[in-house]
Formats: sequence, structure tokens, C-alpha cells
Amino acid sequence: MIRKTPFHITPEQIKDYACEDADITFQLKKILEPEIEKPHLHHLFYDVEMPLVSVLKEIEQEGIAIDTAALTAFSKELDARLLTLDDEIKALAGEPFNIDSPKQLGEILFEKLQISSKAKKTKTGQYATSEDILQKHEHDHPIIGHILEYRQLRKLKSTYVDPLPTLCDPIDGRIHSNFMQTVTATGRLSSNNPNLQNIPVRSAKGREIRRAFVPRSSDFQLMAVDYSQIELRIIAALSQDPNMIAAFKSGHDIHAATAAKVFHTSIDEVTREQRSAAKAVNFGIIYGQSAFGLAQNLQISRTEAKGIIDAYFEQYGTIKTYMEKVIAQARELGYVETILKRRRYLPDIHSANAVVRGFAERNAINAPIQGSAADIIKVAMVAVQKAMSKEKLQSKMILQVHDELVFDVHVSEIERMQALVRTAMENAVSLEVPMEVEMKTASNWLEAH
DNA sequence: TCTCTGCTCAC
DNA sequence: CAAGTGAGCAGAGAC
Repeated sequence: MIRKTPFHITPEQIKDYACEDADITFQLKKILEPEIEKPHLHHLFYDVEMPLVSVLKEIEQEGIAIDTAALTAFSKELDARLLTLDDEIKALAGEPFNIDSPKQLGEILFEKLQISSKAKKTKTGQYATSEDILQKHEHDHPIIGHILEYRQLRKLKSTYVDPLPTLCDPIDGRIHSNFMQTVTATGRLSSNNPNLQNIPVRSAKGREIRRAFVPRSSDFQLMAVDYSQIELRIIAALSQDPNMIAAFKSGHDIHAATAAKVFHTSIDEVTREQRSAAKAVNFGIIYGQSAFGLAQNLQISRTEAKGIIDAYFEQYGTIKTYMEKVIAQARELGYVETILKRRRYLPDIHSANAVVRGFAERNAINAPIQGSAADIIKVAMVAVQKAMSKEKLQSKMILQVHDELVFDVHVSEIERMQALVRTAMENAVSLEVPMEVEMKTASNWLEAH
């Protein structure tokens, strides 16, 4: 099979190859830049990125099998429902219009139907009609609920259900995505043609698409293995915050443990709301979120949000210190780095424009966390592949989704694979907090979660 | 045909 | 001002 990306070469061949092929020279340069000959990048480049080239090559060549009949049936189901919704929406609007046009939709909602007196506009002056805005008006007019459902089903059909069967290779019937190694700013992989890193999982209807991702034959099963809370564990390790490290070492549910600390209660008495607020703060921390952002996310007042954040940093004070330190480092050195010394340069950290500077500061906080997670799973992938080949297994690694690896496992090898993958992933790096994985094996990707 | 915009899917 | 990293779709308008 001919790959679309130039990874069908061994690390040993890569330098010669680079001279001949403009594309891979360009890609390599991006990995190498700006200072590959300096010692700090040797380990990352020669022991992680270069060996990963052949791991990705195999993943891409193996591909993943798809139940196309199931997707075709689902597509017809979606069509029928979309047709009904289309009629109902136009009837409620009192005139035909293109529901897929945010411009036309905004004019119908905010001018003709006047569902709100304080309509928000986008930067180009159109009415904003995004999901979070429509949800706020869901009870103001029956058309809103219909539009939200229409948008969801349209997305599923046009992005996943219809394109996936057409992307099956005619020879082996599998989907062969590209996993790009040199695209992102943080060191993550990206996936395209098709993107297999954003297959739906959150909504009930969307999840059904995962059911169509299946093992290659009846002798195989899909095994999904994901790192548990890897980014929060990395913050704990990078910041050396004693409270968060202790929380992870105790093995408790981290969001519940955070809620117990923030709301001064025992872990058994944490309410659902408290846990969900703590979870939102934990995620917000990773992104450099403000009180304003948290307030919007949780639909609470800014004062309440600030109270929660203050209580959070009272418990996890070292995390606050760490965040200040990493921004100061970005100002001083012009870059931040991951646990494997991967750098992200942030020239905007010196911008006179506060908005631009704010972006760079959030990048400074996020890049070491997201990038270190990428470092860890890349090390694990190389280790897993090495162990699988040493044991001469016929199981295959077939997907990477940032904190998750998916394997097509021969049924006779399930137990060996479970042990091998757990060992490789949990021991990819040694940090102050344990790296834990969760794994499940089933006859499709949905049930392997 | 190409590019931009707005939106929505994932981690 | 205000949550990080991506990919892909349809509409809209420039060419």
C-alpha cells in the first residue's frame, strides 16, 4: 500500500531521504528546528520522534476496519429525521430558508422571530448562533430545540456517517488515516483524511458511530487503553504541589478530592454540583482560564467563580506559584518546555497588546502540560511497539487519540497485550505521581470504553 | 476555484 | 479582554 505521507522510511534512511524529498525535508526541519544539534533535543529527536516515524507508518498501513453497512443504515435514519426537522423548522419560521447558513438563520431568529432583544454579534457583524447561545434561548421559542437537534444530526451525517464508508480502502476495506507528526504547536499528533481523533463520544447519537469501528476479523477484539487524568497528573508533577500529589497518590477520584478540599467537606459528602465545579476548575487550570471563563462555563456569577478559584489556590497554592513561574520563564527565555525539553517559543509574551500577551501567557501555562502528555504517550507508543515485536505478537496498534491507544488484539493474545501495554504506558516516564491507565476489550470501539 | 467565516466534533 | 490543541463541513464571496 502506498502511503500519502512520507513516513515509509526507516530512521536510518531518513537523512539520505531528506536530501531527495522536499516534503520530508520540510517536515524534518520542523522537528529539528531550531536547535537539533544542541544536546537538549537529542533524546527527544533520536529516541522518541525518529523511532515513532515507523510506529506511525505501521499504524497507518494497518488501518481500522469499519462496519459500513451499519453506517449506511444510520445515514438513512438520519436522513428521515433531518427531513422532518427541516419541515418543522421552516413551518415555525413561517418561510423557507437555508438552515445550514448561520447568516440566514441568525436573521430569522433575531429579526423575524425576535427571540431575544440582546442578540450577540460575531466579529463580522453577523448574529451569533452557536450552540451555547442558542441553548440560552431554548425555552423562548420551540424552533430553538429543533435547530439544535438539526445541527447535531447534520454534523454527524456530513462529517462522519457519510464520508467514512467512502474512505475505506477498496483492497482491504479499512480506513487508513494520516497521523501527522509535525503539525501542532505543542507536540501532539494530528490526524486527517479522515480525522480519527475526533470521532463522537459525548452524545448518545454520536456514540453510535463508534460502534461501527470494529476488529479486522472474528479472531480479533478492540482494546482501548487510556491514561487516567494524565494532564492533571503532569501539573501535579511539574508544580510539585504537595496536596495534589497526595491526592493522586491516595488513588481517590481527583475531582471529588479537589471538591472536598475546595468546599471544606469530607470526600464522601461531596455533592454532584461540588464535584462538577471542581472538575471545571481542574480543567480550567490546564487552559489558563479566568474567573470570567469559569463563570460562563458553570453558569454562575463571576463573584462565585472567583470565590471557587480563590479557594482552589488556597488548597493548591504551589500550582499558582508554578503558573506564575512558567510565565516568568517564558518572558525571560522566550520559550517554555515539556518534560522531554520540547520547546514552544512565545514571542508574543512581550507584546504591548494585552489581548495578544494574554494569549501567549495561557500558551505558556498550557504548552508544557499538553506537550508533556504528548511526550509521554509517544514514549509509550515506541515502547509498546518494541515489546509487541519482541514477543512476535500478531496484534496491532491502530489508533492514538492524545491520551488513548487502541489495539486490534488477537483473542489468544488479550492477556499478554493487557500486561505489556499497561507496563509500557505506566512506565513511559517516572514522575512524582503514578501514571495509571484504564483498559477495556470489546467487539467495537464504543464498547471498549 | 480558492479563501475565509462560523460552527462543532474530539482530547 | 475573558479556555488550550486540532480537523472538517457548508455557506458566502472574491476571482
